[in-house]
Amino acid sequence: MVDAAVALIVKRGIPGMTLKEVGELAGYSRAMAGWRYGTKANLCAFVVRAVGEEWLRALNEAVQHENGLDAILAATDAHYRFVRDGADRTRTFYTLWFDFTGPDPELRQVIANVHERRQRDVETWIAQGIAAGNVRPDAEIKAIAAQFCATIIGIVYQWLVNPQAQREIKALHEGLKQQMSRALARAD
Amino acid sequence: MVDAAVALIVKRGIPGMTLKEVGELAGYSRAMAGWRYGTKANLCAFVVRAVGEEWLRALNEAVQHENGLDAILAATDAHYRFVRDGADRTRTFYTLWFDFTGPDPELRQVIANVHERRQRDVETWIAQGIAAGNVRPDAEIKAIAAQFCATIIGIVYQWLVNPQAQREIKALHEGLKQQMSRALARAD
DNA sequence: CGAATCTTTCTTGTTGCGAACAAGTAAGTG
DNA sequence: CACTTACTTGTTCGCAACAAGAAAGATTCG
Repeated sequence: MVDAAVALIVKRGIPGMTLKEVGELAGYSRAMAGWRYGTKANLCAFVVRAVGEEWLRALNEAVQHENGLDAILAATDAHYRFVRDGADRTRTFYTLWFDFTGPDPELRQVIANVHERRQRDVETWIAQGIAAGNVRPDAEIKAIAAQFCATIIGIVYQWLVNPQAQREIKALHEGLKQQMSRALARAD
Repeated sequence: MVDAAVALIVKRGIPGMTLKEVGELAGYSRAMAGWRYGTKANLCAFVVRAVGEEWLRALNEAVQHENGLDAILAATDAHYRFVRDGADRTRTFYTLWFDFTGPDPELRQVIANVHERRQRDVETWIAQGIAAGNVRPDAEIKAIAAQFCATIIGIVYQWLVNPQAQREIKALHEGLKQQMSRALARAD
């Protein structure tokens, strides 16, 4: 069912993903998806959560026991791979992600949660790096973490608009790594 | 008509903006907006172009004869003011902006153009800064310009999701200025 | 100068489609 | 044999899109 939704969203966008077609593509009747998820928004939220879980697993895998700048660099690389390898699912994830900016407070909460969590992870890495002594001690933790998350979003946006430019997406991830290195490296 | 569309999109999001209500809110009949713009997508594109023009004027005003890092700092400040002062119009502009990531190639082109133009402007400023000697000569023009644009998008996204956090939006703009200073300042 | 036609601007009428819901049916389960 | 679970067909409502008209100028021609 999630696969059907992903396929349709990638192909025709969110308005082009009709509950009718999702049901039929999954081998059921026209009203199946509507019955199981209640509303279209619910189905969308479900898809976001499903792919979000995948991402969290991939992220944990990648970062493991790293901390400080190394953790951030590893996370950035993992994100690039997430975009490159799971193109359809990742694209759907972020397409919905951007769509949830609307006025529906429930959907907004879904992303607000993921977003908050992301940012806290980054803050933790930086703090650990300071404690371990491999990040400059006067780094402004919250500001730098927010900057990191904002740039990731911006990069993803570029990819959504222009999926062909894989080379550029790679370059943007590399640029972000450089930027974080500059911001966190010890002065000595 | 544009005002009516803006008001409805801010209040109820893009799906909540119906052609019927736009027409009626503007003092006409239910089918007026549909007749004048043909399709809903056309009306949206029109709104984006209208607000986009306003932004370009504000940007030119702000940057004037600056170049190099100063131009980028001035543009960042102008962008913050654009968000702060023209909240409704700016919010609608970016809401549509993010929505145009869908598969419709025509709408995609609208933003691709604005985006391209933005990035070229930034590249020009950096190149002028190098020529004038107030930017480090080995700066990677394209990479830094792309990074700048990506971060702006990311900041806007945060604002769309969480409009209350004006303080944070301000901080993100300041952080971006700092980041650009680090990337462009001469080593000496 | 004035009547007839043409054009622009907006209105009401209609169709098709999708979301959402209601009521049913056919499986399995205790 | 009741009872739940998983799914289907049937229906309603709202919106986008289009079609066909009406009203109010503007233009042309006797």
